[in-house]
Amino acid sequence: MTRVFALVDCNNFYASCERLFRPDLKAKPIVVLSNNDGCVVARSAEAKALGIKMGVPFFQIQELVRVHGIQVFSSNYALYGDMSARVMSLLEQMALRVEVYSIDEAFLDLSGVSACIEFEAFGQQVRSEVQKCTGIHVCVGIAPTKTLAKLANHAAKRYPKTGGVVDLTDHERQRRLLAITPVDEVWGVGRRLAPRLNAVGIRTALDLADANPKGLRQQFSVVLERTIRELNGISCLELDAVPASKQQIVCSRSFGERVTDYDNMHAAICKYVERACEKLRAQRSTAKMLNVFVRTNPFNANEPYYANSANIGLPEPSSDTREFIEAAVRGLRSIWKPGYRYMKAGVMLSDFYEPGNFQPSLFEATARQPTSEALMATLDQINRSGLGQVRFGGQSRANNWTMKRQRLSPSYTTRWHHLPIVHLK
DNA sequence: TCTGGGGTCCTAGGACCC
DNA sequence: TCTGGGGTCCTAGGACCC
Repeated sequence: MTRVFALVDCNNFYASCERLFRPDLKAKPIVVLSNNDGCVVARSAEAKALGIKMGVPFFQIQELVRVHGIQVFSSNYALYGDMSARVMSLLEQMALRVEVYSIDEAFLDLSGVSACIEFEAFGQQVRSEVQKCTGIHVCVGIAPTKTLAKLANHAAKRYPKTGGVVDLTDHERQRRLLAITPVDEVWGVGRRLAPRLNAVGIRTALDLADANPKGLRQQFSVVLERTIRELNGISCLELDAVPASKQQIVCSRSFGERVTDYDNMHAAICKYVERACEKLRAQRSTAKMLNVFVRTNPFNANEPYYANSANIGLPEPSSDTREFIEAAVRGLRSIWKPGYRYMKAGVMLSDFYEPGNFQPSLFEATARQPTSEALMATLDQINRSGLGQVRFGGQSRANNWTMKRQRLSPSYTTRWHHLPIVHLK
């Protein structure tokens, strides 16, 4: 049986989420900013039409914002994460196998579906169901490989005539779309690869599809070879319905204001460790290595630059926040230098083991407290319940290191006291 | 003044082993 | 004159993704 994938992608996802609970913003330009209100990470159609580019620093568009009355929001991940979960659960009801690829897109396995329903009709069904139940608009691309499904999805978004669904299972249709697609729009071809491909005469996706896969593997990499095969309808990238557990967990942030004193840094690091350990326990894993890093602003040539990191290994794998906080503080002390204006810091966990799957050294006695697991489980349960928060002591030492989020919308769907209120006339 | 955060995979090169 | 060959593991760096 031939393989068929659908890529379902939400349109202007963050901006659409913000508009869901603000009907007064219909047809108004909206942008959403990255952490610390740094740069633009999402735009509504109206904002795109004003020429606002993805990733542009916010301070550079202040004038446009003023002139056109653009609505500006800080990132509200509580809202986007919850809306995403709602969309994904609908998709899981409509397809047997679903890979949640990112917060706003998912691959569906449609192999065998054509026996029951036309692909085009299926795509329209997905669109109307998601729109009806969540208010989010999606586009659907359907093709025999993931890479082609991505391109089909782009086409569905770009050309309104498609009705938001493109069925690219037909070979001739694939070739026609590839011919009008610049090679840098192909999934897997980024800003480094594109100029190098152009230099050897490969300008469109079709040029790439018709290139010699073995030859380009020599010149570039095995990754590009796979892309070429995928463009020709030969599926090389499988659907991963069960997310693989992560091999590293990072928690890092830029600060809202530069951090200059140790207590603030200490508090921030403790917070990051806490979050990283929560993620670790959520995937039921344990880690043996922690990395802690600090850095000043690398962009500013007018002040001294300092960046450093420390690796701390635990005697044996753990998921106990207390052990990692102790390790992180030791690491931080070893790299902390006073007198700098720190911009960013973070922690990284790695060297994972499944619980109980570690062979300890013969001479190192295990000193794990038997209460550790139960304590952490209780902690996670309380913090997830929404009834309250239990935190570790290290953070209370100082509190002016947090993110800048001056334009944050309410958590409409995840906090009782943020519930939207409807006034009936 | 102001420039996100969190991941993955692949490759090359060095250390080391027999 | 001639100075092996094959393998693993680890790390750093580069590329990509959203």
